[in-house]
Amino acid sequence: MTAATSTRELAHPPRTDIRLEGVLHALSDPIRLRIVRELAAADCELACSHFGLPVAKSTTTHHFRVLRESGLIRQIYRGTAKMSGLRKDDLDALFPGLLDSVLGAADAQARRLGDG
Amino acid sequence: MTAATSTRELAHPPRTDIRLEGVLHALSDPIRLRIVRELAAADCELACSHFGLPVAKSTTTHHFRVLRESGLIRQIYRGTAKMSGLRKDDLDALFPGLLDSVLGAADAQARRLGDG
DNA sequence: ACGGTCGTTCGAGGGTCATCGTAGTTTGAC
DNA sequence: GTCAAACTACGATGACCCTCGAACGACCGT
Repeated sequence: MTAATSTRELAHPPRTDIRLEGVLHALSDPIRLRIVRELAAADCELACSHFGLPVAKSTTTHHFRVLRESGLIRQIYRGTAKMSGLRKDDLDALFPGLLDSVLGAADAQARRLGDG
Repeated sequence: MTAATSTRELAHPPRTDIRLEGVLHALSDPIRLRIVRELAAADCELACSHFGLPVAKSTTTHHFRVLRESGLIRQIYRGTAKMSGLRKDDLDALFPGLLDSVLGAADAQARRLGDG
């Protein structure tokens, strides 16, 4: 309210704090996996509201926070929107090939179960 | 006891029932990830008791069941011992490269955190 | 038959998690 | 200044999960 100022900063774990177990747990929820897939497909930052998730807004906030705190995504405020993007650089450096494998597996499963 | 006989059968999900979310969830627990890593390193079937896990026996049973029901491992009784082995064939067919990526990531993290 | 080893089952406790509704905050536009 | 839009914070609820101890069942020796 006073000077402190227009920067609403969000806490992100540094690269060295990202833990494999946390990443896997974050990806093990269907809604979060879907978010990550759309983020990877878009290959740019997306606003939370453009995902059309089948849950309440407060639940959406929760899932994005889990993704951010596990190190999977980076988030910044741009006006009233909160933009999210994959931390592909950090993840590839820590766990080479992991993200692509999971995304490929998700695609394969979606194809197999007959659903985009 | 009678004729029925030495077959104590264990229920395994068929390949087509294995779900990526379930696999990732199973791998997101430190103890289960450790089991999978040792299984991959051994490249053969191992008895539950040869893992020296830092939990009670009933907890060990629980973790092996989660791994089996998620489709990650195959288990058979051999005498009093229960042997476990990775379902590498099924996993590679469903999710090519996923298992190797996760194992590689686990190795990288173990190396980085200074621990075998 | 007996004892020991290996693993299971059951119930319970404690924790985390996904979900929601409501109320509130920040921001951009009029 | 006011208003709507985007997101957050808070409390609550119900589910799931990791853990354990104690009692039981299956198997292999002797």
